[in-house]
Amino acid sequence: MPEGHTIHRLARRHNSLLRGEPLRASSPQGRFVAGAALIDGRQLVRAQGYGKHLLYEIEGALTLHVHLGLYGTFNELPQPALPPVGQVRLRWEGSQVCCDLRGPTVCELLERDSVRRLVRRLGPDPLRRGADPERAWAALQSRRVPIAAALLDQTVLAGVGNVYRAELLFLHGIEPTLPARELGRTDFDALWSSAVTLLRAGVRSGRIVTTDPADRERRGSARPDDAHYVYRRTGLPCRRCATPIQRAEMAGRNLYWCPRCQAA
DNA sequence: GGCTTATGCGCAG
DNA sequence: TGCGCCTAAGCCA
Repeated sequence: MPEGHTIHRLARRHNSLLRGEPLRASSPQGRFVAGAALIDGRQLVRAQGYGKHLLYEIEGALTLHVHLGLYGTFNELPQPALPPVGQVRLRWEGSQVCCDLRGPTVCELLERDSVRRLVRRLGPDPLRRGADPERAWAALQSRRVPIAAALLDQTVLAGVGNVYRAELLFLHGIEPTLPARELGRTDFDALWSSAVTLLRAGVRSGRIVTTDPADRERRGSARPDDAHYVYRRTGLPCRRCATPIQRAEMAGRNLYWCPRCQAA
């Protein structure tokens, strides 16, 4: 479930599991054999999340860059690990744990310059200390695309995905088709601040929950489908006004919104 | 067990 | 704009 919160959670996890000892690296699937050979036997200096990208600084100047895309996952196995089952792109092992990476969009080694270029291309990540919302604000000013499209653009804002975008727009009553450049400064500030809060909560819990705890309590349930206001709730009554939630495709992704709470 | 769907994104055309 | 990646969860039988 890879939006920014998943990535930062993995970075933390891998820092605590894999740092401090030489790691064995291999590519059972065969698509990362040369790369694995280059990092085999080296230590992990630090893992960090940047938007939806995972960057693993390896002892000796190389950085392992992983992007999970839609399908990518890491699995942890205790040592001694059983032989890999299925398509494991990278098996990375310490003495205690083994981490198997499957189905990533990107798994590659980068030199320092390429890492810099990658990071420069990304907008501010609300999960990173010192992230500068002014950069996101400036980027929005120059865009005519709908705000709902701009929020998924990783050069504007890094780490927000399809679930967070739908929920953020709902929480602030913003019409998804509003041109990005017409978003008011007050709404932007509120949006940024919610993004920080919700993504951080996601890192802590490992899932995306945007509904107010008081709301959930009032409905007397902690059903898993209570976690969102609009995402994947097509046709169901809005939790605030009971109007049926709408769905439409925008730039190839499903967009969900409440036509009443998010009217112009 | 099979089928559908998906939280992303680069690329061909 | 549509495809490919090729995993995993949720649903149904």
